[in-house]
Amino acid sequence: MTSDPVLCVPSCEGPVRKALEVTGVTPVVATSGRLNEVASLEPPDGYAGAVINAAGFPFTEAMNLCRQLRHRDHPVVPIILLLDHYQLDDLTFREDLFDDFVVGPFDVSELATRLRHRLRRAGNESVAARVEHGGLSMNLETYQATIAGRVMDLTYMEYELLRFLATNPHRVFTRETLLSRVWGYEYYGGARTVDVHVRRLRAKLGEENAHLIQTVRSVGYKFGASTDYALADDD
Amino acid sequence: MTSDPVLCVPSCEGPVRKALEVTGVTPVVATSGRLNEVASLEPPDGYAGAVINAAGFPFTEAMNLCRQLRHRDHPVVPIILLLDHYQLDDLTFREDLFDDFVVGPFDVSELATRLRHRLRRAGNESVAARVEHGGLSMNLETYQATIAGRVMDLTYMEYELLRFLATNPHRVFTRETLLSRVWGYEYYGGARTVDVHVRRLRAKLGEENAHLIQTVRSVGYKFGASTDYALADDD
DNA sequence: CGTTGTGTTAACCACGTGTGAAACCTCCGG
DNA sequence: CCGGAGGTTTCACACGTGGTTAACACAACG
Repeated sequence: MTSDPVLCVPSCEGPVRKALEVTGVTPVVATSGRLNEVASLEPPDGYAGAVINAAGFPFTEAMNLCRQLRHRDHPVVPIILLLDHYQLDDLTFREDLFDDFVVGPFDVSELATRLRHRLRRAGNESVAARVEHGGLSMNLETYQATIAGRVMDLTYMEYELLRFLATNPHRVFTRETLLSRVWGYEYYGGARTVDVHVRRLRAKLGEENAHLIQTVRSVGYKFGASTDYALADDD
Repeated sequence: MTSDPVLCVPSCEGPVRKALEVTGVTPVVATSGRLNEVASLEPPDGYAGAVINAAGFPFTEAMNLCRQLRHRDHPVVPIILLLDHYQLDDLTFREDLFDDFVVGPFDVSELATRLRHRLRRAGNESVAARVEHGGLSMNLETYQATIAGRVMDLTYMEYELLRFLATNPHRVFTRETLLSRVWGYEYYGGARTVDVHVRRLRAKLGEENAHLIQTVRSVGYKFGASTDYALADDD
């Protein structure tokens, strides 16, 4: 389960797109035409929320869309409206049709915060900070890692090492760099320690995914599938 | 609509007062001093909502106040925060402590709309006044918890800790985080306190449900049975 | 004054972690 | 084609950090 889709109507551009990216959800644009058309369309399966841009559009159309989304789909899916300031009064007595709203000009961080707020309140856990690469998925909040859908039972150091490698894919790190970055700057230990932890990680990744951590002979290790050019990294 | 009192902290002036007047509710000022003082005061009887001005105030104090309002008083009473823009990031992972927020400079009609929105919503579909997870059920109104149908006789701190963990399932919390979120931001005590309370909770959960609180070694604790995958190695 | 709740201290124990040595691989020179 | 050297993988074991547990101290409350 990667990031859940969020329905965007009628389009997803500018601050809205940025806010969705920051939040870590994938936008799904329903249409680029009139709001009315969306209601007749089939919304994406299992979308976690909806952002409806009513600014500059006929207000009743937006409300109709809200009603249809609420009625047809799950009433728990949060709906966020983007409004012009003059549309604020129109919301009265329609409080049940939406969950939150933002008044233009739209601020990226405010919109992102509201998105995260509503998604979390709806019991959605997909907004958690994650690291995704290959078949590997690491949830930074639950300290859980899955490889090809299978849960990996990682120890603390294994998790930290894998997280560092996976957040900097395709880059080669020397053992000394890994020791200082993962174990700590003041750490002083043998370089063999890294080898052993890499070995344990490869074992837990499984036979077919062991190659996700690649050995660069006489240099160090890197994360990521092969045929990727490596950038040496020293700091 | 109603003229129920709305708690204002630390004061009610300028746009806030105007917004409350427009909405048609009567403001009740709790204090004009530091946010900390409010927690020890007795909130007005049957207040329908709270507006907390955190702009320009220490953020932890505002969060502490939210926490106390939520825990000690009715968890369904909507809380609206007034924030400076730079405080937006601090809201992350604290989504359960408030219901809405406004970023300064404060617009009267937007604030009024949000107030009306939350007050209406609180009447109809209240915020989850009940936490259900696994065989655990916690009634936030009556302060009662049952596990697998059996009533648990929890003390105050045990209840608060279990409630916090259960409302954020699967997420790992360090002992320091738990101390600040459950015991209070100003609390300063040994980290082993958490361990002992977890132990007492596990004892009261019973042998077969003790695993609902999981230890993440050298990180902290988390609530929730290990996900439907087979993480249970050997029984 | 007993009772109950809460936090601290220390002993115990388990498991994660680091280390050394040996086996293994890979690249080059002979 | 062979052999050795430098580098890597693998294994087993010992140490120490960190979690559990129980017992105690003390405050709150009746």
